[in-house]
Amino acid sequence: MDLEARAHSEHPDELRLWLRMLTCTQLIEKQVRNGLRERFATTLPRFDLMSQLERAPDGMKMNELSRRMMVTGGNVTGITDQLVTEGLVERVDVAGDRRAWRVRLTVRGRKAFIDMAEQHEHWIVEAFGGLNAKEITQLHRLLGKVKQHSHSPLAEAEK
Amino acid sequence: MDLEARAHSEHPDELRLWLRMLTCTQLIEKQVRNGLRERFATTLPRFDLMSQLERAPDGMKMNELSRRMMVTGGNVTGITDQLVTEGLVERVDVAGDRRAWRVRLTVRGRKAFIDMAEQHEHWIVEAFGGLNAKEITQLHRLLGKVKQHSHSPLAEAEK
DNA sequence: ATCAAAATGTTTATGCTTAAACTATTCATC
DNA sequence: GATGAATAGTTTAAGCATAAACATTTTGAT
Repeated sequence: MDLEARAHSEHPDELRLWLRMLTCTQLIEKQVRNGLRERFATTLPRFDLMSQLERAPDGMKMNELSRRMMVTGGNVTGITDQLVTEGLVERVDVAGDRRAWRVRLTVRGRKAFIDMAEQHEHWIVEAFGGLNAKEITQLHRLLGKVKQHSHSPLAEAEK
Repeated sequence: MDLEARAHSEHPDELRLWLRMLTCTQLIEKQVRNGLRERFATTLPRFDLMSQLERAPDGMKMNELSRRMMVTGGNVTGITDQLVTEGLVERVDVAGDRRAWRVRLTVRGRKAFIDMAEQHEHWIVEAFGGLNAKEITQLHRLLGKVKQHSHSPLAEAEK
């Protein structure tokens, strides 16, 4: 009994697909959230933000974090504030632009992230354990088409 | 620039797949949320709850709503409260169990839902417009395996 | 019949997320 | 160099979501 229960025979295949996709995403996400809470006493948004910073040793502007995380700027402000309080990230001045910050991992933050990322990777690999390598590639490819279509501007012309 | 930017070559294929899946889900979900807000001045959780009730003319217990919507009971209480205030659903006594309610759509609620559902279906069909019928079936099948694996209890044995 | 355990739903405290309004700074064009 | 528009980030108000604690009712074992 889950989201899919709401689809029935009269509905188009696309709707059935969407509900299944949502169900899968939520199932996996819940597992990850629980894991992060139980083992690391943290949350998914915090992990996501740190994850974005991992490969940016010089840090990243709030702006860019917002775009990459696909959330609003105000949201990034809040999560960053908390991580700063916890000493896991820091705000650094940007030379030549007094409006902007760069946010970057502290040494402690980087260490903490590496621990979490290893476990996170494990959870994700396990989540897709029902698929073989070929199926994973196939799924990746199909979702690539979905993503590409969703980004194309002509979708806006619809009514 | 989105969630996928965080994956790089050293990461396992599963992680790349997961980030792409999240990206797709979020893109589509955002479109639906915006549509519901702009055209119907409502939200996705409210729509989801009403959607669950559509095929249950006698209503559904909070309990069951919670399971099907994959959210906690407290959450269902809050959303139901709002929909009751708006006159779109109603709480009905359950004969023989004074703890429980049945929640069901009002006449007005059912009408409102039908309007929204038609538009919603359109958005979803459009979202998967980049795939042909065969690809939709394929994607549905692959996600079915993911879902099944996620539900299997042996996944818990992992460390 | 009694009483512990389970089930149903709500409340509370906390955190995430958004849209919109806001402040401060930079840019571009004149 | 002034000034209007754009950009960077924050704040605010509202809604969503959760886990945990709670109150009430039902169930089941004795």
